[in-house]
Amino acid sequence: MSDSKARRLQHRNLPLLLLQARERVISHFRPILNSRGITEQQWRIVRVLLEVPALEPRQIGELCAISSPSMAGVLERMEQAGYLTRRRVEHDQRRVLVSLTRKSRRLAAEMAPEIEATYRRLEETLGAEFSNQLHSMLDYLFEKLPVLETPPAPAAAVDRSERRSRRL
Amino acid sequence: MSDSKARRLQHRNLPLLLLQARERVISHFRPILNSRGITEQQWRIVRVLLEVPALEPRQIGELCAISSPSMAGVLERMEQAGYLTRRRVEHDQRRVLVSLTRKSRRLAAEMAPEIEATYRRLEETLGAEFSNQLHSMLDYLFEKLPVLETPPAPAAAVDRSERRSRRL
DNA sequence: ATTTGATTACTAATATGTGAGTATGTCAAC
DNA sequence: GTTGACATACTCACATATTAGTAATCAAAT
Repeated sequence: MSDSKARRLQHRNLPLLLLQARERVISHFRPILNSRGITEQQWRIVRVLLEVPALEPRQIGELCAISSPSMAGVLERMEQAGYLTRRRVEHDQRRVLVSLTRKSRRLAAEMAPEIEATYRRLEETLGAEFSNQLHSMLDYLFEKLPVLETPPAPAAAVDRSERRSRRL
Repeated sequence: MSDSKARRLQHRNLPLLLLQARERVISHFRPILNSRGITEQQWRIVRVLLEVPALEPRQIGELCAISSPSMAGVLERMEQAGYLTRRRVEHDQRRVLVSLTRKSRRLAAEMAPEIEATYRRLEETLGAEFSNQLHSMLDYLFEKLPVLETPPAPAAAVDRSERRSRRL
């Protein structure tokens, strides 16, 4: 009874399967990142910022699948390392704009050949047709499946007095 | 020149795409896990241990994509919470066997209906055919693409004196 | 002008990920 | 039987993830 049909898990663990697939793929790139001392998250951010002059942290977070709390630390360390710059938006002091530096653009340019070579090897291993199909299926998934975000609780009214001020 | 064709990234960021896909999927399950106060990693471990009487940490790590250092803490907390038990293998004192408890089996049984209902909703959204194709492609990827593991450096000979002893 | 609600980036506490290295135990070669 | 390579679980330092909640700001309704 405690093992009746309704109480048993029938489906495979899809989030785990996707995680394993990602691990298989990224394991081939990790040596390239490690040799430059750059983390996976930092590289994701560099890659998206290569395409545009600047982005806000919130936008980067959506594109790179990095949550806001993580983003704070990552951006801080990347700024320390000279990989990017942050500045307040003129007309809206809440917002921040993040841009790459010459240093990080140079780094990306240096890494690009190895990265691309690895992608070519992967496509040789998996087949070009498979690669295309995989991308098609992922795009379809993004189109059909919304990100289910739990709405934040309405936040109780608290005193809001002396706290540390914001940096930047 | 610094932006020449060879130094530019042509391929889409596949590890990121897989990460985003996983995030889309798991966001639909997260509320179920949160309502029970169980983490994603803990749930992965419970799921694989449901299928067998016991597994070693190393095996769990491979199945659940959890590294050895992470595993130590996760297992420790799960044992504290009464979700599993650890015991040494008789004939090989290096190895450990991990099993679920009645408590965690009951938890899984309680969650199963909601988990399964969510999978059914996902398949409605994406289509049964897509789901099948996705699983096929992931299996193909697992078959063709090896996990590239960086071999550990040969470890220099150091003094090895007084250190903390192992627990359990 | 003040209040209210929403937005944005952030902090805090805890759990997990990653890379390097270590303690202990096993086993085969010597 | 001791040595040395190896295997297994572990520790440490640090980076990131997750959940909850806060500070500062903006905008619209009062």
